[in-house]
Amino acid sequence: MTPAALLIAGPTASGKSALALDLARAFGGTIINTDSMQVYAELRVLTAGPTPAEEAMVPHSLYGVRAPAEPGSVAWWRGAALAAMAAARDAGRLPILCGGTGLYFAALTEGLSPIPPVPETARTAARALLADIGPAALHERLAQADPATAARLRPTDPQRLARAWEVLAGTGRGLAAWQAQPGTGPAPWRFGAILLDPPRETLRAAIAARWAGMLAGGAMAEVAALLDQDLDPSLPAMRAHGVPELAAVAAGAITPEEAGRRACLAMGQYTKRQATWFRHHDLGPTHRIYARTTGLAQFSESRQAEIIAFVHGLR
RNA sequence: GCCCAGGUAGCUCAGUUGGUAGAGCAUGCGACUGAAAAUCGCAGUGUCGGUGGUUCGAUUCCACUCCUGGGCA
Repeated sequence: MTPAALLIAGPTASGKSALALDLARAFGGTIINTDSMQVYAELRVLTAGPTPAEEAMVPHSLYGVRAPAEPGSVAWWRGAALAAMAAARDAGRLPILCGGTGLYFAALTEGLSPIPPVPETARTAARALLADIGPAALHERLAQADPATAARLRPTDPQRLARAWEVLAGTGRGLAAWQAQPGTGPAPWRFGAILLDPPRETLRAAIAARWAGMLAGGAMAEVAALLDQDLDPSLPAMRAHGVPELAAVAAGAITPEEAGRRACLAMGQYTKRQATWFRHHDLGPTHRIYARTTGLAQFSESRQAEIIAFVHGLR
């Protein structure tokens, strides 16, 4: 019988981790990170990753496993997550995938195209070309070399244009051609999801409160340590919410208050994109909770029973 | 008290040689296939500070008035 896994999805600061912790304890689960930023160890505080105490309480996987200098990717994450899920199952534990990165969930529930890894040289070349000629000109070149892919991309979308170019240059085939191929398909698991979708205003308030906690919890030192590594500022880890802002404080460019204002604004905007993603993607049978959560205990007995029953139904 | 500069979208401001207005940001909605906490698309909103005058018509010109900032006293 196909094994089951629980997905806990929702925007940042909606309370996913607290709920995952409670459910992992109730069901004997392993929490598997489904957040593209919590994979970086150096970012524990700023990405609201699990504390050492929480990690001691329940098995956690894929948190803090990459160096900022070596960015992850959906494909890497998918492979690592599948391995972690298999390990959890073999240990008789329920895999609980918890995070806010919609693309990562989709890699599991929908699959990925069979695009081979693109050589690092092609990737840096594509980015250099983009920086050199700009997105509009890159789109024109792509339209010559790979019209099918170019037709699906806007000349204003630098990130996707660079990706399209590196795939073409690095594999000899265009992205559209690859994506027309049968891909991995959905992972051979039965998925069910708990989706947190609190009102935006609630999330903004939680984000502001959490920001204060992050500062008190050493966010500034975390950024200082990152800056010491002298990394390329375009690296994903260097662009995590709060990092550029606190780096600007360290450089004396803005005040801590201004940094907080900007970081919280960016995180609030991010919650919108997450909510949009999750509203329009199917994660399997889904139990929706339209409130921010601090754990199971906040719910009434009957609501708790509902949630427990939902998870039981998956197994 | 006097002089100057301003009061236009949630914010910062542009503009209308008189025909009731527009950018950026914010906000809302959406897209999303290997760096996704990324990247991109679409949309709305206004007693144009108040009152009166001139005018076919005033947010625009005039008078008075209120408010804000700066300077002088």
